[in-house]
Amino acid sequence: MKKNKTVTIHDLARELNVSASTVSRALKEHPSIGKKTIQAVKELAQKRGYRPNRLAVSLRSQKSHTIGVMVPLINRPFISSLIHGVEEAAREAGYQVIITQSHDSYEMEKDNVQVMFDSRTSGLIVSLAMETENCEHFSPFLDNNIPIVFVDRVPEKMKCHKVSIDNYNAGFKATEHLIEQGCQRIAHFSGASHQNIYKERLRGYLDALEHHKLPVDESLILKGKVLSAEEAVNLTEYLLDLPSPPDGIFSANDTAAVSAIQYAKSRGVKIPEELAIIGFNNDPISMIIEPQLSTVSHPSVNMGKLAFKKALELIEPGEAAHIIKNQSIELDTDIIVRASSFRNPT
Amino acid sequence: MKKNKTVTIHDLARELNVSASTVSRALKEHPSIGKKTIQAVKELAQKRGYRPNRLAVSLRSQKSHTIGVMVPLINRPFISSLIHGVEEAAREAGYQVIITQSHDSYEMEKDNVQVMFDSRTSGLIVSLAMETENCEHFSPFLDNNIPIVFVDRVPEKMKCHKVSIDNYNAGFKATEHLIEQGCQRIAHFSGASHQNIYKERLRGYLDALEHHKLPVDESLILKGKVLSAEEAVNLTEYLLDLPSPPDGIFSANDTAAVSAIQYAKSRGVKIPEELAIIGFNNDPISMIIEPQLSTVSHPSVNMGKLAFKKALELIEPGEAAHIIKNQSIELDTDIIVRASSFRNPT
DNA sequence: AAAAATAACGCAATCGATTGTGTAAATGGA
DNA sequence: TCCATTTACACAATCGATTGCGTTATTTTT
Repeated sequence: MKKNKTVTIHDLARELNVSASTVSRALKEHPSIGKKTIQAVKELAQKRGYRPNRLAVSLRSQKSHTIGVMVPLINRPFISSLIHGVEEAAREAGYQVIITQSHDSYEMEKDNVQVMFDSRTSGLIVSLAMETENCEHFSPFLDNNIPIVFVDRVPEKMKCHKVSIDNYNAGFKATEHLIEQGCQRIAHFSGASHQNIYKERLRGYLDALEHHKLPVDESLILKGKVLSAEEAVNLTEYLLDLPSPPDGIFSANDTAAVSAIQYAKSRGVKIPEELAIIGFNNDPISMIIEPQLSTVSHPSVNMGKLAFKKALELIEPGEAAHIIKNQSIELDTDIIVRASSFRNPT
Repeated sequence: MKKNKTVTIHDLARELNVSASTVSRALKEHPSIGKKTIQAVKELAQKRGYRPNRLAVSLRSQKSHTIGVMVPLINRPFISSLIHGVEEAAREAGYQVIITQSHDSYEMEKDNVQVMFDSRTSGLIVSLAMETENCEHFSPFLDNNIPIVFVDRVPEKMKCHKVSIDNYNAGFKATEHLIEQGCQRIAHFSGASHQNIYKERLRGYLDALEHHKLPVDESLILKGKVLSAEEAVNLTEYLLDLPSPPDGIFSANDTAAVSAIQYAKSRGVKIPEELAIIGFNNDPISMIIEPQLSTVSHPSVNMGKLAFKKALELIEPGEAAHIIKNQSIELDTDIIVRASSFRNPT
């Protein structure tokens, strides 16, 4: 009559007529346990398929060895790559990854914080919901000194640990690239203006124009709500219908950029000759669209790994303390020039 | 001097001069606790930001309320959508989602089973690694009667709970579609032959040919190792160089199909007139390629939800027992006809 | 041979929450 | 007024693993 229960240390102890503490010590070869006992315990453990209950270990040791990941939506190319990176780094360190989605909703993000806290995750890796404008809802973690590492969509003002890309520089470089290709009137697709990443890309865009002595035309700066393909069609239509339409577009994501290409092509606009376009993220679709989309590439998997490593360093401060010396890590981006913007102006 | 420790039920008890059990009962409004006590406990709990420790609850109740998800790679469109579905359903049910990747490696999948078991997940949702050919490594779960639900890449022979699509039918329909468009020599890109999904799609393909009295040409059935874009270039090159090249391709994934379109176009082959192509998965890239790729659409998010619901029903058998009545759930697919295969043969 | 040292292990507390059982005080009825 | 309920709570065990401390034997030392 096997009970339908997993084997515990007590089961082994009973079977060997020793105490549970002896079994526990034997399994980790504690010096005060006799060799034959160790041998016997290990053999039986193997035989019975004993595996330590992580819940019990966590409770006792006060360490859950679990990292929480909160993202807007899992199934976006950039996000899933990020998680991929987190998971790899976490596995190497023996940590479990728990995931929740905010669906870009502030309320849901708030709920998720509770859920994560309830699970006593050792740390939290967060990419903010689009709606989120402050970080008070993270207080359970902040008050209890549980490390939070923000990634990509990071809080603007708050003093905290961040891993992101240099959005300003990326925006500058992308815009400058279009200028170098001969663009004179460059439009910009931006996102929610309270989100740092869009603000910074916009700032880079503006500075690039200024640096190259091009005038800023406010009517060319368009803010999408979520920068979807549908929105991009409308925005592009608006632009092309302007008395003097732009000759370049810098879009804050690839989805919108690709959509813009498709719509512009349908209107017979030649790309990149009449309209040069560059996107952001280096999504798979950027290589499929015709002409292929120039874009800014994220080191997304690496960002995930770095975020975890940073969190780990905060959880278990060790020799690699230099990693966290700077609160913020800003990674470089690469401009990937493809046909959608390359005019070969030599 | 606040200790850097999270508030427990005992802290509240001490502060209110009651026992921990009273606090525990008060928090859930147990009838044997006085109203003022309940009131006082709740207020203090709120004030101190008390939250039950899920680890302790799980250990005590022997229910982790955690579901494990094991997939080959998170950052693939289909997989991340699947996880998205699991996460949504899990959140509604108050379950946590723990994720691991097998990287399509059998060994890593084996390790992950241990890790998941150690965490005492209430159940497991698995999409098999490409390498995996048997399921003995799931014994920790099977032996302890912890539910496993396989999804998409499911074991072929094993008696187990599965959620998948009707791959045979999908293969049949996709092939038949090409036939209806006038194709006479249809090639097929398949995957690892021990993987059920590819075997079934192939079977559907073969039956469709037979049903329409078309000859089977073994040289047109090509098995990719991972069906990558690179592989597809080679396969397509081979096909186009045949003495009598095919006039249609049914690819078991979109990645290869899109790559085939790109290569064929580069060779000046007209699509769909000279070569009609249909893919599988309805990845985002399928809508971006030109001509747009016909494909077979998965209800991927829904598959994730169903997989979780099935797991939940196995974990907590309830009124919805009909869901698990059948070991296997096979979902229907839709043929999405786009320009890459539409010849309008009327 | 007696005392000291060592080896090998058991006991019990702990982590945080839950729950069956016990018990004191308060209330009720006769 | 005395017994019987009811109310409102405390005690202690439990979940599984860990660990400081104590306790036997056995061996070594003097």
